[in-house]
Amino acid sequence: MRDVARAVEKSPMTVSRALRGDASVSTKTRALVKKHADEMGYVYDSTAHIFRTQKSGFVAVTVPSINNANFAETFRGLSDGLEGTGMQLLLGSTNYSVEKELEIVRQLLARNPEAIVLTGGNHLPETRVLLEKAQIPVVEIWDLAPDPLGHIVGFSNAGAMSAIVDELHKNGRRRLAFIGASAGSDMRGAARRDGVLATARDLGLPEVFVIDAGFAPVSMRHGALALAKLGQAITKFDALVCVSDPVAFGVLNECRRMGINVPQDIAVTGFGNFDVAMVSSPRITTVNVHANQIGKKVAGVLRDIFDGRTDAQWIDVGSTLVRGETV
Amino acid sequence: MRDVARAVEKSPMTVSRALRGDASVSTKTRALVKKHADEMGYVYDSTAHIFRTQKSGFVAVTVPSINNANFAETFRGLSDGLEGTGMQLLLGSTNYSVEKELEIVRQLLARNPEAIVLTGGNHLPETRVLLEKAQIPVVEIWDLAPDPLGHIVGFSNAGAMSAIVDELHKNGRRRLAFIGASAGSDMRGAARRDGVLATARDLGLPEVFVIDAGFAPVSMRHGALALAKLGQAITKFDALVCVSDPVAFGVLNECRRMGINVPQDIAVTGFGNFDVAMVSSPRITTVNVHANQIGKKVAGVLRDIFDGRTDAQWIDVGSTLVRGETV
DNA sequence: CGGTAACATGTTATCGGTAACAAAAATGAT
DNA sequence: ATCATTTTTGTTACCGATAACATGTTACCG
Repeated sequence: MRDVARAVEKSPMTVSRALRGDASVSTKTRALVKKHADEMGYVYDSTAHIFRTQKSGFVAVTVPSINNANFAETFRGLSDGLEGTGMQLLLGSTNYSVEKELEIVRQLLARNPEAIVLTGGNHLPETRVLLEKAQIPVVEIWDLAPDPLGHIVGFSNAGAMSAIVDELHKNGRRRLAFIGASAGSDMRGAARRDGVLATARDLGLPEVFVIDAGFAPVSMRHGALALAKLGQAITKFDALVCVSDPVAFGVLNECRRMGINVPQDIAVTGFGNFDVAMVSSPRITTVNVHANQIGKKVAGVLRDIFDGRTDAQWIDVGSTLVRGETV
Repeated sequence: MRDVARAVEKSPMTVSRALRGDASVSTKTRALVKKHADEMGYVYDSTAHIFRTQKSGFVAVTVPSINNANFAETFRGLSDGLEGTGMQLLLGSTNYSVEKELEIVRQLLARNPEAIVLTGGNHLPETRVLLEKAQIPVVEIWDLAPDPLGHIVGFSNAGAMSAIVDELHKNGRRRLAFIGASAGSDMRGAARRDGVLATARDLGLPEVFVIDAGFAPVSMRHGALALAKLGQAITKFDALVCVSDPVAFGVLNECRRMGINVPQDIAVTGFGNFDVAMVSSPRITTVNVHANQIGKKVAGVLRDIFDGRTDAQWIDVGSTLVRGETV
């Protein structure tokens, strides 16, 4: 900055003001400063800025897995929504484990973020203590946590599944199986399972059979394998409710391999409205949970907070049934 | 720190050393300092540390899109490989645009990363200047850039496509079409296209027809749409070479819709060995480019650099043909 | 044309650690 | 006891941006 100041024959203070867009700098000077700064390859040192102002400009974010189109979409929505605020996202991946989450949260907090966004509302007690101690706004997403640490932007996983089960019921399906991750490894998945079980019970359907597809993250492969393992027992069911679209897709393809027709012989449903649901043939009936919208809303909440509106927000973005050709 | 120093009647410097575990501090003093620091609720200011030492503990990473299983996989490999070094990854997404890349690189450099990893070797001149000025190690990945800025960990996109075209040729396919992103929007995709064209020429095949599936990132939907638009013209070809597995998957499903049998009527190939290639039915013939391996290798290069081995490394991780059922 | 308001720029001190160097205190060998 | 050596502690300057305050410059008024 000193060098740029020398080049334009002004003080470093003026350069600082010009680059920050302070109104008190003349248009001419600002243009000159910007031009020279550019030419000289000047790079703003935000560490110095953080140090001086004691504001890090970081928002920390945890996701269970970066390799997931929906979480990536939320991250993108958040990233886009925060553009222009000068905030930068610090991403940490928890691999669907609360222990790993604790570690990640500790690492993230060491960078003094100004807010933290957590995917999911299930945390270790130590994590909760850390977060409370940190004295920064906390936003929990992708869930409607019963005991929020701060703000909430999400949807009801159980409620979304209700819509699916309703749809199956309306189409005459009665013998349901749910395919998801092993108990304990994915809290949102568990909420979905519980939603299926409860709705089926409410509708007077027989007990839903639960199929374990392995530890989270469960993907296409897991769906296919779980079904293959089931073998001929599959004929006991007339609907396979899957914890996510990729799983449903794996299931769908395994059905094809086994010579089982979807939806004539059996219905298959997904969750999340991933690309694969729409492109697959037949298209998979699923639920859109507005992943991008969640990110956008979180950005809104954060902007409010940074503007001084710090009252706790609780936003339910809801979910929408997407009818495909598998029910 | 000053306050703690006053409390133990030592200089701030001694306190700093004591807390960092510097060996030159007597055991007695260290214990005293730690006790007082604890009691006084002293909190270490890592920003000041970064500011003074100019070491941020950050490694910056750019990817074209976070919503891409392969890049996510590389990111994970890198993340895992860097565990224990205390380094944290700062991620930026360029949306397949060199202009956006410039902006992102500027933002990332402002955080004083200790190294930067760029996906792809194509950059604006301004970006190159910035990177050179930054005086930090640069690693370019997912490509074998002809004029590297520093280190390289990648594979030959053209070479990988050669293997695909060879395989098609061996199976008697002669009339090829290539389906990829619009010119200029994806450099790695363009390299793949060129690889296809060149290899076809070398093998004496007729000119390869190039189908534009729209701007990057092209996905399942784009593949399906491109094919739908092509309509009956498709019968002119006996092989559809796709720029990626998701595109190939979209194409495959559109074929099914159109009543075209794969591979009897036409061959379809992908790129990247995504999950979808293996789970799809029929399985898609593709190329494994070892995305995770790239991340791991990059971590290795960075560890070497941080250990003082700064000589430029050039690592070709190669690629492996994966035979499916679509050729 | 003098005076004042509005605008543009400059000066100084500072955020909290720590590298580099300097010096004092303890230890040990002769 | 003396000096060399090692151990422990202290001093100074600085990383780069910016808040707060001070000063210079222009525009416009009666």
